[in-house]
Amino acid sequence: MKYNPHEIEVKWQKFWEENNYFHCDEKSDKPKYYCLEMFPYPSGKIHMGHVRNYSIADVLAHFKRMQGYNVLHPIGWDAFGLPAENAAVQNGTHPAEWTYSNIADMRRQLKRLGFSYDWQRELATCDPEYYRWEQLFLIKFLEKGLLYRKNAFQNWCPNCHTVLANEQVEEGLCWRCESVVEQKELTQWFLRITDYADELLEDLDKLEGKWPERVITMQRNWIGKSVGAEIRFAIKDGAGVITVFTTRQDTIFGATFMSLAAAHPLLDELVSGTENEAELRSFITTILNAEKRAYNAENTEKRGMFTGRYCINPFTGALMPIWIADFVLSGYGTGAVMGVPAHDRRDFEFAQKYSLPIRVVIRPDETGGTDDAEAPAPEDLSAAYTDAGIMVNSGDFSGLHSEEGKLRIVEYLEKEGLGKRTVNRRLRDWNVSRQRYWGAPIPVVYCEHCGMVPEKEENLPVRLPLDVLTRPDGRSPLPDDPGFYRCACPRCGGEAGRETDTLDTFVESSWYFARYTDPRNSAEAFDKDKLAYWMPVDQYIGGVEHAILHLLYARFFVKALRDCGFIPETRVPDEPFADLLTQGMVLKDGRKMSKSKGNTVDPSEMTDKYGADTVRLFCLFAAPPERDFDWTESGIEGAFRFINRIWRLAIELAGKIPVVDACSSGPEEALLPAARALRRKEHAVVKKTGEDIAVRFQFNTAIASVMELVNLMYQVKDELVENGGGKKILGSALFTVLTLLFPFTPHICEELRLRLGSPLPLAERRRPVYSESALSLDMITIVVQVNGKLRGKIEIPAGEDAGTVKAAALAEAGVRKHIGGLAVKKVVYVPGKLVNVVAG
RNA sequence: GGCCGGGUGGCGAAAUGGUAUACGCAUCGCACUCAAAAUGCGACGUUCUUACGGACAUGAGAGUUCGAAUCUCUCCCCGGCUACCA
Repeated sequence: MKYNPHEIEVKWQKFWEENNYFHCDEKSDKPKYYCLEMFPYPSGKIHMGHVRNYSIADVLAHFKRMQGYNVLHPIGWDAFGLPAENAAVQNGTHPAEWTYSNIADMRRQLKRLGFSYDWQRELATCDPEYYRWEQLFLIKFLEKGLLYRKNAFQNWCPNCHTVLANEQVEEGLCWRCESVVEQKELTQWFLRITDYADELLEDLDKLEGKWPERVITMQRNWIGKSVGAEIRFAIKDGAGVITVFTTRQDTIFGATFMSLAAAHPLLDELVSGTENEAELRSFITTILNAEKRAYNAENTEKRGMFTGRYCINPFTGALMPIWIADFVLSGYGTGAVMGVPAHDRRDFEFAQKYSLPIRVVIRPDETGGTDDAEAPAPEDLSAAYTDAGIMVNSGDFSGLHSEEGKLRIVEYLEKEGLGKRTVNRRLRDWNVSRQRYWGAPIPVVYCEHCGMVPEKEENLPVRLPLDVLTRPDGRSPLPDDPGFYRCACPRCGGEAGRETDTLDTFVESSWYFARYTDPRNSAEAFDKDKLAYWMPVDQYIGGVEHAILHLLYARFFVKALRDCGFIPETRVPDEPFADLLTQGMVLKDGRKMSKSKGNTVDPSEMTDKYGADTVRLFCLFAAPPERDFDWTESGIEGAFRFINRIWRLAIELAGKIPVVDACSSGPEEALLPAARALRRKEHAVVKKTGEDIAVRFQFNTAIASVMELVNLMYQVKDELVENGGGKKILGSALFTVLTLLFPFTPHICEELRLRLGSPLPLAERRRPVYSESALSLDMITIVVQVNGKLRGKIEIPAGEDAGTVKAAALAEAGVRKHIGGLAVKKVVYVPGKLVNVVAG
């Protein structure tokens, strides 16, 4: 009887599906467990990264079921997005057709891998029954001011013909097509994520220890909170005031010039009427149109131009020339920076290039003394001194440490009305407008009489028309489709036009986990009781590439839905993902698998060759889940060999061993030494796999320990199968192997369970429970060291007292030899483990 | 430049203060076979030694400790994220 994975895998997949094993609902007295993987984009093919991700999740889902949990393990499709439009243009299909046909293909592939999803909850975000609720959320957001429209310079990808969120610009390039992103002035829809910056930051503390540290850090850095001051500088010969943001108000006495971003609102007024106005305006245009590229602080030449105007340093009274500088960002702070060349790297560079005055106002702490004369002369400075230190040349503030000085300066600013303490964040509002077709329509219309009006709730969903053709140039067909945009004003009934921008697909993925709790509800987005029952997601699993994009948006969305009354605040936690596991990549030949490099491995081909169980097992055995691992043909061969080894063992023992439960044999059967050893190993492996999976997600070591058990069974089977008690222990151990491996390789385990004559499906079983007494030993081995080096081993009865053990250790032959003529100074005994003899 | 990981056999990796290299891969040997494959069993860090046995090994160097891959410090290398954020 040869192992035939294909036959048995199809058989058991059908069995589980027909008997509805993995369907769940909230009417259960078991504790709930929500296990979720980041849902796939339906590109058409499952890749190894998916297989790894879903195998990890599936082990946890099965494991928790076997621990007695009511497990929700859903799957769906992140179905809107650009690739569908590109493919539609290339292949002459419609994005919807392409998407749904891919979903069908990928569904088949996932089913073939035997993942234990509740398929009755499957959803696709391009379904109007899904996005209609999102449109409802947006109408509410609009009402609450969380959704708004503004005109601003935006990241524009010329290749994708759409704007991009800041999170979607990577080193100045489009995250999708890697085109250079331009800055374009447009009116766009934004979600006010910045209102939640503090909560998003503070709640990261709740995730400490549950989420990977680096993801938490990345989110903290992205939100980028910095505490400092706003300082107002009066413009000379003008009415205006320039406000700057700084975290280094202690260096204010060193501010010798002012630098403004090219997009600064006061700039227009400042340059008009100046001598070289034309030149200035052309310089401003140049900077505004400059590519938003990756800057390197070390080697990027800064550019600037003097406006001819001055402002006044409120502390020194000095005149500060106002410059336009390309390194000042318009979107951060106030778009104006006070130039302190002595204590800021960029200001120093800028001052050197344009010969601006340098004034030293901080000296290193350790030089001692309180005199201003201790400060280095500006001409001696080869670089900016950017650390904290002692304030010098700073009037009444001289002698203060930077930290103290910052507080005192703020007090002074507030007292004199020159500024205030303030907090700044890097995070900006989330631009959700996309000038693309294949996305959810934004439910807003523009009426000549009423202006911008939200669509009525009863008119939802605003359906994306499916009878339009995508344009080869990539532009959205919606603005040219009167059937879509012409509509009646929801307020006055007059003629109106719909918004033709669609939503960023990250909006859909920001709440799909909530919809899974009640995916067929046609009256509301989700029933509050069902939501409250299942949320939060107990374990979320996915790639680290979503550390800031999706994982930040989803956190924000849950909080926003809470504040709009969709999520019951008291019953659903503010954080949607209680625990996060970020799995590593699957590499081939040390590099990321990619079509362009031609180093992909197709999961379907591997399943054809070895079967789903082997593919799953290898993905989990090759490395711990967080680490990258290299796909090797010999590695998967090894996994296949192990599965065959279990198959042969079970087939050989079928009929020769009794049908018993896992971990069912007692000490009365363990009379032979080999039987005792096997029983002990069996229980030890149950213990270890439980800890490895639940506590540390170490699937590789869990599998390794089951391999050890199988190896031991091979060693002792011929002896034990001849013996009554031995038979029972062999049977118990074999069912333990099958039960423990069921979450990893469910098909073969279920098949062998049946062939061994055991009627209850593994899918209905609990994990075996080990007994402490089975783990105990009569005689234990104690390692003996002399001066920390292994010199011998002694066998002693368990529980022997320290004095006896030490004496036995000192008497051991190898130990005596190494002590030789040396005096024994000390003997350390670690109970049950080792003795270290210190001699010298 | 900043932050976060990581560096252990020929390879993927175990070991989180107590026997370094579990488990698997590769390689070699033995059995089975006419033979090969498959399978089963065994060997497998480096080095010295006929052997018994010893010495040396977790990126480098120091420290703490009876004892360090593990903790501390300094340095080197690799990877990731982020970046003119005031």
